[in-house]
Amino acid sequence: MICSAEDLLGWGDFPKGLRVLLLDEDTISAAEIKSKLEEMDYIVSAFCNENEALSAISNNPDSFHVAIVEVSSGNSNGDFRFLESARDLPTIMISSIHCLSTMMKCIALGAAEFLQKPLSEEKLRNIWQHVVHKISEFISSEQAFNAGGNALSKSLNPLKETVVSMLQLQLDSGETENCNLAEAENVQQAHEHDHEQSTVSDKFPAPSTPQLKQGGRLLDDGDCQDQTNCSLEKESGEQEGESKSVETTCNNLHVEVAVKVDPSERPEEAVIKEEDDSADGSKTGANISPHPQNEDGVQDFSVEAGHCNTASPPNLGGTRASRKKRKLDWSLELHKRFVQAVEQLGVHQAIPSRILELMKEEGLTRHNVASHLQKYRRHRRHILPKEDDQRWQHLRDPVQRGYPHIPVMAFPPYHSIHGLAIATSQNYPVWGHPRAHPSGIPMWGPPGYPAWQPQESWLWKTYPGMHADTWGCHVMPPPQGLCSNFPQVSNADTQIHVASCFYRPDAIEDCSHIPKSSINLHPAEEEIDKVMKEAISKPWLPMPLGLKPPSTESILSELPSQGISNIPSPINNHHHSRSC
DNA sequence: ACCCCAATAT
DNA sequence: TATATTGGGG
Repeated sequence: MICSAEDLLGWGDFPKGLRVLLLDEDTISAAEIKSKLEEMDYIVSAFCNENEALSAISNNPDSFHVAIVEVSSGNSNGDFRFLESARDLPTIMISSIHCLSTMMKCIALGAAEFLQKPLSEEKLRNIWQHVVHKISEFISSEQAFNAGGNALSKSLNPLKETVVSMLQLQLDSGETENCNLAEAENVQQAHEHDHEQSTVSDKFPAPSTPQLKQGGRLLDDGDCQDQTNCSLEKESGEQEGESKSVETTCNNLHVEVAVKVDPSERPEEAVIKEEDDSADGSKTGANISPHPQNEDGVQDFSVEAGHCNTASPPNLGGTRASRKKRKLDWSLELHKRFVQAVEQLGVHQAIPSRILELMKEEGLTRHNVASHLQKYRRHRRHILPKEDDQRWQHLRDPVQRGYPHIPVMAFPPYHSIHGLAIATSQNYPVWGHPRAHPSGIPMWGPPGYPAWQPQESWLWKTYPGMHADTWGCHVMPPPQGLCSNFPQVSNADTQIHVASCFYRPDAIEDCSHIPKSSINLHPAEEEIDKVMKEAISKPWLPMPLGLKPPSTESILSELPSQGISNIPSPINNHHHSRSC
């Protein structure tokens, strides 16, 4: 580690003296940033050449705490050598170009943040947070290794305090940007219930840009990978079978993971606990995301990755030789994402493997999903017919076990939790089951009934009078306190606009007229092109920008105007006749 | 190999 | 109670 917790503790005037590597090929820009940083008492080494920067690191890996790297337009070949090489160094990408995929790629490659130029003083000032965050991450994993890690977490408290006060100082110095407001809340919470259970990283998420948790592996199965270097392989490890070589035993670890990957995804959280005797003690409230309001895409995570006893001292009492499968807790968040995935896929494509792929939940197995899906369907089956028979009976496809066909749609993410939304638009039932989640929030409301206003009710606002069916989209207010550069979602207008491009190639230009209000990034046409290609090649994946394909109805109704009047009748096409 | 479902185990 | 697992069938 470049900088340890101890270093930080003894670092009286942190973050003064933080050593920053600056890489910007534009010498003017570099000089400018450098001088700004130096005004803040950072120690800056500026490079205008990637190779030099890299060799500076390799010569002395410990010479920098954080890196700021400019992505120039010339770099659009997608080559991020620095990012890939300097994995241990929290790296902030900066750029004056607005390119979504570049941004995503950087994040995927482990960038701590992606900032748009020009860089405000405040953004620059806050770079130290990434250092803290990195350390927190490190500590978290250390704790994991310490099975229980209570002793350790105690010793962490001073650090926590230090950081909290630092955060407050930052706030006190008069920042008003809403990201800071969000952070202020975090800090307050940190102060209010300061139970030592929580790890440091709970309280101090890195700023702004959504993060891809690197290396947070939560699946047991011999997964002792280096925490810092497995970034991109998202190959949703479905290592259900016991992994071959090393018979691993993961010991009573409380694994709690939330991974944030992509803008269309929501923060999620899975809690997997060993289902052993001692499990109950740590249960309370653990399943609720600590920051459901964290809509800027930054997701806290505290990963206590399972570890292998082959690598760690068996200092834990009662090593359990029988490695039973940990029980997956279908937390509300997780379930929401599950439902979202199912709905994105549509009824027909919603099969375990794809759902799994869509959910991108580390540690989740196909079995988990299948099991949950099974239950989901069963619930649906029992609840749907009532309401549906009346409406759709005459159109029902006998082959389909009684489900009306629902057009594939990319959004909304959460509406299925919202009983009202379901009842009004999709005829997807709420999975009726009056059970309350440990949080006290009923996970399944009675069918078609808005059992609860979700805590995250701001996420979805559904207007009962609105018939969103056609597009399967809902009106989504812009997330509050949005401070990342990540586009979150687009509103209905945008979706329709863009979606129309999908079936009217001649209208591509229209895509540039995306309403400004909807997203703060405006992907260039090439971007859209790329996105479309991917969308086409993998139709079951969600649209990256929250776009959605046009409904079949739209296409069918559009065909005649394209000179296609004779429409062969596809297998399920009678489903669609309903609204035309 | 995957999916689905029901039954059963934990 | 909820989830995992198993087993039969497609």
